Amino acid sequence: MARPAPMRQLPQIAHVDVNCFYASAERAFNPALEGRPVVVLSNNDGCAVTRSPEAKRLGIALGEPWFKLAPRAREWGLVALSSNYELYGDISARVMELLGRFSAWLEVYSIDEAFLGVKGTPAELLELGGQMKTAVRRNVGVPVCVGIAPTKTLAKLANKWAKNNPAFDGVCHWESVPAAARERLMRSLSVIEIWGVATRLTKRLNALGIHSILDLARADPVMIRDRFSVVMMRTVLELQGTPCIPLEEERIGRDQLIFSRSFSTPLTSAAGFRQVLSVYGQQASARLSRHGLQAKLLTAFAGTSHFNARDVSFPTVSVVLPMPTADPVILTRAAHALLPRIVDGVKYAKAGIMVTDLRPTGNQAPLSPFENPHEERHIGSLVEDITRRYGRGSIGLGFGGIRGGPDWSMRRDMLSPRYTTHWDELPLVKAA
DNA sequence: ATGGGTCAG
DNA sequence: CTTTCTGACCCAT
Repeated sequence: MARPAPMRQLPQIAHVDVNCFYASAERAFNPALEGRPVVVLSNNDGCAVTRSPEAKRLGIALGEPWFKLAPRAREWGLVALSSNYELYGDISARVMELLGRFSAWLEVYSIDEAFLGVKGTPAELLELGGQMKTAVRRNVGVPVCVGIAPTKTLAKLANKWAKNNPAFDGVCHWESVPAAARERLMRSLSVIEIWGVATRLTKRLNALGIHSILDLARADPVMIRDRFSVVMMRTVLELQGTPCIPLEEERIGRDQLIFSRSFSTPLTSAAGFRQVLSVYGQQASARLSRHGLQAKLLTAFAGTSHFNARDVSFPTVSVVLPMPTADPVILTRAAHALLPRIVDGVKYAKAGIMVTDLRPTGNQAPLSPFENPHEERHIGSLVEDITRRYGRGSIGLGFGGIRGGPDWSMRRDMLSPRYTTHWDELPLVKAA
């Protein structure tokens, strides 16, 4: 007698992401923020990049400039905070570590999102999603939603559904939802809601009569490949339930590193740039060594504000380095090649350097004519060590090491403490 | 190869 | 007064 056919348990993808991550991370350490409208601002306190649900309800848009919000903040009871990347990075690591206990098959997709490979019956998957949500909330203190589906694209869609429909209570298992309801959802949403489709592609799809997600799901994959790309074809197949985007291994090594920042006040002289480029050169050096990488090419660039119609200048220069290196002295000197291109008196709003053609630091000693005198003496790691012990700005190479001078550094007037990464900023708990 | 275009978070 | 910043990838040239 045949046993009952085992229920097919194809692997599925769980997509987990933290609700308005930056604001939630702030709340985890400052309960007074609970229930209040909170926004976290971009670099230089420029605009709102994360809004708590209460802030969204006030009609505050993503990207809204802080100078427009500030006058009404008091009236609204709005709390604005500068980006505290140290805090967010640490909270993120805790969330990911916790999720890793639910599946060894974990892809950390961004600071606040992860994909996990999971298996089980629909009931088990729903249960698992609920456990993830509860565990992260209880152990790290931030709220997450979970979407579970046969493909990454559908898992992201399920997650979004869970976020926007309280009936799911934060967890949506795609295939547990009746087909008619799924179809209704896909018919009601524009293709722009799909992962990988933004304004440009939406316009092009619309021109072909493809408006809703359902339209796209029913499109011919081959036609889509011919008119768009293999990437868009994968999206179509994934919407149809065929996995095309695998879970990725942790990316080891990068193709490029970029250091770029807008200034809190515009820079107008080559002298100021000399200092900025020195700092970037040293930061690039530190990050390269941390990743065990050396660069062969450095590009330095600067730019005026797009809001400034009078001055338009976007100088850029590329320098082939004499050898693959992470040496701060060499990188800084190369970055300084931009200086002659800086037009005096023009108001520059940002500058940056990019190192490319990266390769792992070899353990083979260079031939003597190519030896690098600074690396030889470990100046890079010495600078890093002192920076770590005495703070940024306490030491630096040449013009990068001077405290004070023109104030081009990032503006962060409303920064919360680094609750979890600095002893003197730990929160105090009082047991009454 | 590489620079422009597009997207994500 | 602003539209983050950083990184990846496709595609046309």
